Amino acid sequence: MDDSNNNGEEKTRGLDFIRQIIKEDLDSGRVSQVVTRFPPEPNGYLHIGHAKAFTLSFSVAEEFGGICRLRYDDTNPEKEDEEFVRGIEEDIRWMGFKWEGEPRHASSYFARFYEWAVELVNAGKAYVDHQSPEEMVENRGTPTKSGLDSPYRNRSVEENLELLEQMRTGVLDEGSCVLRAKIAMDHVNILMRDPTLYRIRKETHHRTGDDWCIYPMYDFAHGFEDAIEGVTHSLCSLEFVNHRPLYDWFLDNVSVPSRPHQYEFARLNLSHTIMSKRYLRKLVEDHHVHGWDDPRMPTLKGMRRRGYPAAAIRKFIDEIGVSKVNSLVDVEFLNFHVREELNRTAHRRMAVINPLKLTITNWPEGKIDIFTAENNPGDTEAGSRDIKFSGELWVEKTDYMDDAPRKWFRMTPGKEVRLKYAYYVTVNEILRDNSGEPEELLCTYDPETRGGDSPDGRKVKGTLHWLSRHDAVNAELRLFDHLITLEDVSKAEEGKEFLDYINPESELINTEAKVEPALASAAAEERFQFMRNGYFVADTVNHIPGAKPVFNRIVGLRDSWAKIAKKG
RNA sequence: UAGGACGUCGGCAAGCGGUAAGCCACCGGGUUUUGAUCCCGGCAUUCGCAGGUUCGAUCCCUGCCGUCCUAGCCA
Repeated sequence: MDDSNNNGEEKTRGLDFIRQIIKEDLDSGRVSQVVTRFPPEPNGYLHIGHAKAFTLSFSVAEEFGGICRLRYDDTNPEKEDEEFVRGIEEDIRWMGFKWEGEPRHASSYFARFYEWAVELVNAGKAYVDHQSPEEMVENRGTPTKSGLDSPYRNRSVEENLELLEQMRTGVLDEGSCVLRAKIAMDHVNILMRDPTLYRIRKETHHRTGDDWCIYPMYDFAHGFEDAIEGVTHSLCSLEFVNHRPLYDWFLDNVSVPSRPHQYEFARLNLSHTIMSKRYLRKLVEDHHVHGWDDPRMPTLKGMRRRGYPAAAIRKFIDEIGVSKVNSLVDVEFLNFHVREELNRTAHRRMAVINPLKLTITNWPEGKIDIFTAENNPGDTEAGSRDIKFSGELWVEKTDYMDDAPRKWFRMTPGKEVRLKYAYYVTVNEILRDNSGEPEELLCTYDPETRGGDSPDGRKVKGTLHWLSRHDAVNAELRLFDHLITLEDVSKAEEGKEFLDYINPESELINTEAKVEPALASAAAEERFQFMRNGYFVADTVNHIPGAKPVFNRIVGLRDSWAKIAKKG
């Protein structure tokens, strides 16, 4: 058989290890239907690292005919807020996923967790400990030194039951004691040295109110949550590998309705940014950025406002794959997918970021010419629009040089260039301000080149974008760069933290830009390619259609001239 | 001088005992009224290192080295 023909017998990437496990479980009949879950804690907004996680759980369920639920891991009343719940759901939907049924809440299982705690106490596998937090730390030992048994470790079942009841009903004070599992204080895995199951918190929970004075710890609760929901494959990140023995211990020592299993994969790290909720919160609270949806933030809210299409983020996540290797992905790989998506879908427009006057000296007084411009040269379906041309134009300041290098295709005295869709023009004279900076270029045009082609076959290398001064409109453009100058934030120098690497020029506001008149009425979140300048999106907050155009630069175009120029 | 996870091209990542996929980046060349897009070509005699088993090892075994995780009443 010849599989080298053009019938598309391409080699494809094998299944990642998670999908391999699931496939085996399905094939062997160990599970009949895949059930996954995405379990965010509602204490912040989702970032692209979370997106990798939920994309995995949702996709895997979809691919194998299973279901994926959304479950809030709201076991700690002091940090959680209903405010974030809406945001989380909106972000998941924006990414194109739908969870099965209503969102679940760990807090609605509190009663069952309690029963299981009682079950452990009855079995002599849990006890109430009155040691202070400091004593507990002291007696936990270290990685190389085993811990010491708590003096309260061998209380009677009856006493433990009574104390636990007092914890629950609020008789006992916050911090006075905790419920711990009785596993082994000399376990090599520190997490197994009698982990805490419940702590007393006399705080109002955003969903259960004041029903509870005790709240379960993550390790105690998480496996139970999965078991209650019939989760088959509980996916989480690598830092939970050490927790898996706990996950298993709780499920194996209590009568649970199903037996889920935990699998860990490497979380996403992106260059030039941070992916820790705590640090992102700091950026917001200390006003290093304007909010959770600041276009420089790696949050989904930020990326959305920045103009990143959800489809591009999905494609990116798909291509970085899933493995157990701690890695750092270059943000440029994300940007590549953003450009790829936008090149396909974004309509082209002209915009001048740094305007410079260009006046055609031989242009007929007051004449207006009209050209048809295609919306997307790669997509005829995208249609076209009319643009007006006159003898008084705006061009890009950076497209002119007094003394041009050899490979310069753009404007310099005496060099003929093409104005896209319009005419060939040649710079003859430069009017300057007091400091000698060009203020206006005086040019002549060749009427024979209307449409941008010369009948005599004369070629020009440079094609520039332009705007007619009579109908161009002012716009505010926001140009972004990496928030963090350091490629790998985990490699900060001694004594420095990520805040020391914040890029002071990560946001440049340009208020002198000019854009095509039609852009003034662009809808919020509408994306365009400003030819030769990059992809831009109408800002969702500050862009006012018909009144105040404000665009965010999503990402620049590939710029091979910049590379040539740098090499000299 | 603890336990665990992981080490394949500059960045991701396939490979699962039969002789190193793909993507990005990078380097050449072609097309182009965006120095964009698009197209073509190049880019690991080698899989952290050293031994061993085997006709044959990136895949198995042993030892070493390196990176990351773990001592919250956070998740």
